[in-house]
Amino acid sequence: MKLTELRQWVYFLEVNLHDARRSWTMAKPKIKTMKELSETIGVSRPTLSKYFQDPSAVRPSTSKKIQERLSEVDYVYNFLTTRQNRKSTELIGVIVPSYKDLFFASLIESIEQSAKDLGYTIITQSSNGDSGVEAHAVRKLRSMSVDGAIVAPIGVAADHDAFAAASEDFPLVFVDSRPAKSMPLADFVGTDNMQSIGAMVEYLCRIGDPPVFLGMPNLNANAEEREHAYRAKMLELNHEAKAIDPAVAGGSWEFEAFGYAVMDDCFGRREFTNSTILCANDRVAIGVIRAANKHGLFSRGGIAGGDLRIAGHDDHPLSQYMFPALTTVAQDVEGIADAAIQLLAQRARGERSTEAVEVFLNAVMKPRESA
Amino acid sequence: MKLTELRQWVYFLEVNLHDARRSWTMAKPKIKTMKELSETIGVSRPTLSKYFQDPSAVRPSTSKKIQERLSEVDYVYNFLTTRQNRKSTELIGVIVPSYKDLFFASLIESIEQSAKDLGYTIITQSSNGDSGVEAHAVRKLRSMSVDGAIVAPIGVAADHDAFAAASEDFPLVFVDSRPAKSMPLADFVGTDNMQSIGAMVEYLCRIGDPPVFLGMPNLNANAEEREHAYRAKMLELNHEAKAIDPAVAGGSWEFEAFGYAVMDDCFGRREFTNSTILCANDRVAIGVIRAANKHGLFSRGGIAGGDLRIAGHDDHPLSQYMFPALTTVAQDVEGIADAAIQLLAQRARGERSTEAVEVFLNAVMKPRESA
DNA sequence: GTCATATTTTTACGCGCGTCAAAATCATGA
DNA sequence: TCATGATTTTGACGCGCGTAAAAATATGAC
Repeated sequence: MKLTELRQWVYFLEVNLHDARRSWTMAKPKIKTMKELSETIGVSRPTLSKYFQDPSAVRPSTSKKIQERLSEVDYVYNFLTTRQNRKSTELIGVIVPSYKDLFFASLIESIEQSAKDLGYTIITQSSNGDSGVEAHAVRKLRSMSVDGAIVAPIGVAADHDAFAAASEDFPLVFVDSRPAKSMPLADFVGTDNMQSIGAMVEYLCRIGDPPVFLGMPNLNANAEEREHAYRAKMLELNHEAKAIDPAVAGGSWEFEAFGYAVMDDCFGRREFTNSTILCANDRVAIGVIRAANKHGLFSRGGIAGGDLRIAGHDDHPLSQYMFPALTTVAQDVEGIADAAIQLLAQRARGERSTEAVEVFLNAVMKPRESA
Repeated sequence: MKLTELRQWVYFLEVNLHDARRSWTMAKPKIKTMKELSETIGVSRPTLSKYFQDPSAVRPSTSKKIQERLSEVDYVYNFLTTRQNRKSTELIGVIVPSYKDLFFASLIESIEQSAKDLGYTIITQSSNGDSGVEAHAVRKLRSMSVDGAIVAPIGVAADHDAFAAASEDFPLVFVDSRPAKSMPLADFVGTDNMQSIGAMVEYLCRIGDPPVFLGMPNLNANAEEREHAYRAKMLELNHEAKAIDPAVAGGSWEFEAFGYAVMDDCFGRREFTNSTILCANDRVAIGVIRAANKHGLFSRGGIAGGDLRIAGHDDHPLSQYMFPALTTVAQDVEGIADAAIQLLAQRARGERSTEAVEVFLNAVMKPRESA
């Protein structure tokens, strides 16, 4: 009789005794370490170690045996120690400017999904729109030895050094907007603003008056890029571009409040009351719709029967519940998430060690009621 | 000359050489292990270890010296290994049913804030409204040796065993809603539905007709609790309670779609078109408002000038941007987050090892336009 | 039953850091 | 300047698991 078999027998007796003593509790016997587990199920610790990393790496009969015994006990491997010595932690960090933005929430959800498919665990952090917090989050990811990070950067005064240092430790891919200062080694995945804004401008011009543009607070690269895309398309279509000059300061991420404040002011002065307003994103547009409603600009049946039209960008999950339902362009959130994870996985596999790639995805028009 | 001093001198020379060689790069010299760091800044590794856990645990002059040298190099401690042997990982797990719900997003943000103040790091996971995923998330938290977990449980078919097993490993506090099967050792923090719904019902009755109730899909305990609270208050006020019977199945977390579908159907049959409708939460109410707008029920100036009134619960960040702005009760999200963290910290300090506590916070009325 | 090959078991070391005890050094006040 | 208590340094062990190498064993085709 082998030693492990003997141990197994001892375990069998012990468990029976244990069960006999506390048969009124349903709890499975709790096992804390892999060594203990190996004695329990009668297989060596190195074999167990292999099994946990890849069940197919051991003989099928062994795998089956482990699996069966495992279901009878309460053992969870120690994440911290297992990751300590592996070459890979299978951890991916995600940093977004805010959780309270359904666009980012959707993005996180998609990333988590794509990551799970490849066996990665996600560590999410919010930078709270603050470059200091963002830098701190990056450091934390470094300390956790993540295999890579996906970050939706804040644009202003970002801590470039923090990113540079991080990108020496693991691959970095930016999503949604590019960092102010470009990073030679970091990939990017996002929506092609020229395409998305272009499609929207074209649509708006085709259906009605050429739009004026209401930007978003200048907090990341999208702010400028989208305005630029608007101007380019207007030029192409031979229309005069016009951006609304925000009379209020827009330094925060509270986009709805921004849109509302700016347009409440304009509408109050009876400006732009029958314009077509293209907003840099849906959250701004939601604020604008609220302002328009407040000023009774949609009174004719609610739908954009009047002259005022409002359009957004992103296809925020609630934009279809606005009244009027917001016409917008939907970013390919799942596509962005998936591409980001794939790029990270590529780097992890050692492909592409130097060249950075930029992936631009198309957005699709969501014509609804507001324009 | 002490050994550490000698090493420090060697380091000094090396750094100078290093800098001289690559002075065109700004990067600080990168240091990977604490041992290397200790040689670099001329202090022993145990002292460094103490410093990182509590800078005040070493002599001020030493602390200052370490701090200064630290700023000249690029060192991030290894999170995984530091946590391996400490009694505490200072990690707190958070599980919510969905990221794409601004109530939970707000909750996470507040929790992160409160946690950061106490030096905790948050690991967030979404259960995606699925009990299997929820159980898996709980297991993951166990594997990561978190110091505690805050979970907003899904109610249906929750994996009670997973929670029971987890609660033997670390303290557990439920927020938002209590799990279907009560847990003897788990604390709870949430809004007092009797108070919040009570206040709303009273308000509605005082201002106009007594409300009918539109529930939320029965996905967690709040669904039943809020309806119960509604009925109790109506009874108290001597009004007949009436819950709208949803003609559509409501098994998903897409509350807006649910509210919209149910009421679009009703309004289409001209039912409840001039009722006061109290919704179990704001997301449902947002769907209802949309349906009402679609059917032109707010046509008189937009504001609830007609007879139809709609009220919600939670004070969802966007409810004030609805049209009409949604009358609701605001949950004390920060209070909930803070209480949850405090309870966890108490347990971590060893206070209260047996008795579970339940904390109920009050909500405050947010009368707006819709009712 | 035999032999070559595939797996598993033993044994032992390493990871980066926490922690402890003994020795060395430092700071402070009389 | 010396004694004394406070800190730091040295040296060593442990954490739970990854991993490598050699020995032992199992498998499967013949």
